[in-house]
Amino acid sequence: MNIKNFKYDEVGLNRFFGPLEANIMEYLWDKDEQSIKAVQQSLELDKPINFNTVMTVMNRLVEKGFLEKRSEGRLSLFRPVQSKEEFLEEQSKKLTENLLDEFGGAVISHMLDAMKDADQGLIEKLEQKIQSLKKDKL
Amino acid sequence: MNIKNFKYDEVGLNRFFGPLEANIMEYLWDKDEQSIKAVQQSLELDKPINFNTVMTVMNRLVEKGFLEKRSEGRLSLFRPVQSKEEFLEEQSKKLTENLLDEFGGAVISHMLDAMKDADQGLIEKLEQKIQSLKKDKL
DNA sequence: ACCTCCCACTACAAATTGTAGTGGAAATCA
DNA sequence: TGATTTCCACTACAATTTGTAGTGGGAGGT
Repeated sequence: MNIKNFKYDEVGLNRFFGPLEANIMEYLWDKDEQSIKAVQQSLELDKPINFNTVMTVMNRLVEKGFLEKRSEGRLSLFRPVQSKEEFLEEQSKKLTENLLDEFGGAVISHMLDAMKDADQGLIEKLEQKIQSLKKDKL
Repeated sequence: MNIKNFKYDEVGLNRFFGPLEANIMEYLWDKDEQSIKAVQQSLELDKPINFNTVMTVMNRLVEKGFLEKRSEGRLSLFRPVQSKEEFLEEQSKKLTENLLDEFGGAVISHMLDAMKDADQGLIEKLEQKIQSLKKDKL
């Protein structure tokens, strides 16, 4: 259940997974528990994809701890161990901590630089967070 | 010259490079322009390492744009394209931007959480930075 | 002419991810 | 019941990345 890499040049789930893996996770996060067939058929709508290919990758996602597998008779059902929200929360937290550990203050500066052109709301939020932090400190 | 992955479970340069690559970059950042032989001999102090192995990896670092190669007669000299500081600055910036793009406000929260136990001064600094940002916005 | 040093070229191995064939066992159908 | 379809396990292969190293050629010294 441990992501190893954060990919600079991808977006969304593709930053954490391979493209097929990402599509599978996305689908299961949307639909919860599903059979291989259901996943394959859904992916098939986009482009042809072999049943066995989907099965292999889903089983690998089980091995890696991202999916849970359950047998219902001869049918195998798969579902995500975490919700998408939990997953993204965990990853963003780990990455933030990693970044702060590794680069400390530089990250803060970069963050503020990036925010300057961006979201006013974010700055407000940040300010409030800081206020509550300061209260906690007292 | 583009790093692809940021590795969660490594530290320092090993987050961006393979272990041998990282050792080579580290050495060249310390010693600037050097021959393969020099690099190999230095790495050899730690553990046996084949000359050709070092050469191959150094040439790959050139292909990837992290090193520059220069010929002096029959000798090849290698040196980093960026300073270590420039490199780390660029990476931490890219990562921070990526993170903010991808996760927005969640990153801020995580960052403040992580900082809570840490530096009070940092929080002050952050607050001031925010104040000046807010003024700029008006 | 020989030997040594340096490099180019080539190849292989492990890991990761996508791909898909073969075959077996279970369910369905004729 | 026998044939066919469905689903899965097992296996294998390809490309990529990174580390590893052999072979051989050319340049320079002795």
